[in-house]
Amino acid sequence: MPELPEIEVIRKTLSGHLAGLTVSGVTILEPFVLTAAAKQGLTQVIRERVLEVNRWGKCLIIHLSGGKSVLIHLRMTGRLLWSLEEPVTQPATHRHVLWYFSRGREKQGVLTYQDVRKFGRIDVIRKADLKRSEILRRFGPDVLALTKDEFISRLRGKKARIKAVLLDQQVMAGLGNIYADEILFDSGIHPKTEAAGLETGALARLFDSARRILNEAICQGGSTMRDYVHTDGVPGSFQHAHRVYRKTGHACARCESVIESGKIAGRTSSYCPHCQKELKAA
DNA sequence: GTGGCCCTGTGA
DNA sequence: TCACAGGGCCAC
Repeated sequence: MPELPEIEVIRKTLSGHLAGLTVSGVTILEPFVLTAAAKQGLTQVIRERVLEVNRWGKCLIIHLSGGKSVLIHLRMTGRLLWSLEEPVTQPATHRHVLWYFSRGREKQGVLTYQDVRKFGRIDVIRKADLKRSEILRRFGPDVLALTKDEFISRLRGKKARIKAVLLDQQVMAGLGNIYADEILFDSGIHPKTEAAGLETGALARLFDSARRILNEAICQGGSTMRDYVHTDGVPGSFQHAHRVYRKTGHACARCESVIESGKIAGRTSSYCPHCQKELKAA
């Protein structure tokens, strides 16, 4: 469900809540969402202190004082919710893991991992081995960490259609279906265009659109379609700024053509047939 | 490359 | 009842 902007918003709020706190307990209700390493290691981080909360693509990484890190990928419907008390009173469906945090002996709150579809994954690994994690091992660099030149060189010459390339986390990590469509619209590139056919100018435009849209979405708290909420339960508002995602049949905000859609790389892609021209290789 | 699969819920 | 959903992996 959540893509880079939503994960970044969660990272920021989580960082504010957890930095400096100590893990005082862990309750595992549904081991299905844990990697083999996490089944062993998740309860071994008790008494460790949170140093930092990072993000790599759509993966959250909580670094702990003992040298281990907890990695959380929410996939489609995962949620991380922070509450001051054990959340027994609220509807408690699909809760899979609970972490209890304290400062000294004083209880500070509970972090709950909730996931309707159970596609999400939680891993525990030594920080030094992070890149070997089941979750991260195939990830390329984070899209917001790339310079324009790096971004261009990673896309240049790829045979696949640009939409598929943007969704490929090995090429760069962080983009998903919503933002890939919005970024392609913003840069006027048709999702079916072969990446190799895009000239440097078009790739540079794509880079600028990506940074602008991702940063704007972060500022607006991300996009809430149905499941996503912040760690504090607040929805995002960037969905109101969507131009093509799930706008099939609507008028394009720029030219009033009818937004079309089709399957690319197994995902529904929406685009404006007039604003987004399919560029052929020269 | 595409399609199926992992899951559950929702809306047409 | 069926298609589809912010993801990603695996086999063909």
